[in-house]
Amino acid sequence: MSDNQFKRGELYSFITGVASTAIARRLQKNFKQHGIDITIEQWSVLYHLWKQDGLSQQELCNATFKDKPSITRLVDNLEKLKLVKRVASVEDRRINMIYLSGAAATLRDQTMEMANQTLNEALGGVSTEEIEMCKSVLQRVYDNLK
Amino acid sequence: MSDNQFKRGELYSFITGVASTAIARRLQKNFKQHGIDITIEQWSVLYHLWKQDGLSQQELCNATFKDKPSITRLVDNLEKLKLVKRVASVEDRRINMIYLSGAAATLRDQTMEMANQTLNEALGGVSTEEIEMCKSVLQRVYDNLK
DNA sequence: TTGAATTAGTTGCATAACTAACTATATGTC
DNA sequence: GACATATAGTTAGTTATGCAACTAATTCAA
Repeated sequence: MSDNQFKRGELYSFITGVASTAIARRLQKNFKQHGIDITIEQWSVLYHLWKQDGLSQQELCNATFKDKPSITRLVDNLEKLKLVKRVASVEDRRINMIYLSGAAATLRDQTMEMANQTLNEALGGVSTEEIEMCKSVLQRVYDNLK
Repeated sequence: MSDNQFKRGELYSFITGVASTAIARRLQKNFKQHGIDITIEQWSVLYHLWKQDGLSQQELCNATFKDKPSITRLVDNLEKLKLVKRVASVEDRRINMIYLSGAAATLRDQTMEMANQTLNEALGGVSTEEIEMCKSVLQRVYDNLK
């Protein structure tokens, strides 16, 4: 086997999640330090509901790029925390519409602020053009494998 | 809260693991289709042992960016699969040196080939300069949070 | 209008992650 | 030499992921 294969392999370390894991860990830590007891995965669901309340679980799957069982269980846990509520759709009873609770509303500004701070820390020394280019590359990678 | 906060938030979807998850899933699928029953996490440990056999668990933590409990269990599972063996160090008995088995050696070329193919699919339409730039950005992000 | 196919969501099982608390060995200092 | 500290690794509990098999509701077509 050629050494070239190993050089290519190094890419995995960076394209495959090292930076993203670091961001997630930092944000999770910030939440905890401020006494906010939700996981970043739960937060990512809330994030999309803050943009638009009353999404179906399937719509949450699409928005978060997670699969159906993952959303089922995240919604389970968010319901236990009384942050969201499942409401069966009237038109199509297969569908659960997910609605935010009042408690979730109060989390919004506080956690958004932390998320922005974390992103600012993460992106220190990275220009807007670099960010855009990175996004474009990662989008192409995602599309290539979709 | 400003809309700007939500715009920044969009970055999470891409910097936070969507592309890397897609690559991991694809590689895992390729393994499975070729009857190779290891997970990509297990593979990532083997990958570093192929580069240098006989690393300690702590060295594997550093190489893979995983924490100690994660490596403990990955090595547990790799040992069950008879792909590696723990050997207590003679000089410092706290340390486990991890050695590849013969079975692991035969996996090397086959899985490396699949990893390269997967990367090629993932990186279709992405230039070498873009890859380098992306790596540099993700490295900076990682260093910012370290 | 009945029966097949599709869609939305759930459940079970295995693997993996993070945190915190733990054991065992080694080191360093008084 | 003995005790404090640091280091390597393990264990336990909770959360999350992927996959496959499942239920229930809806749609489509003969």
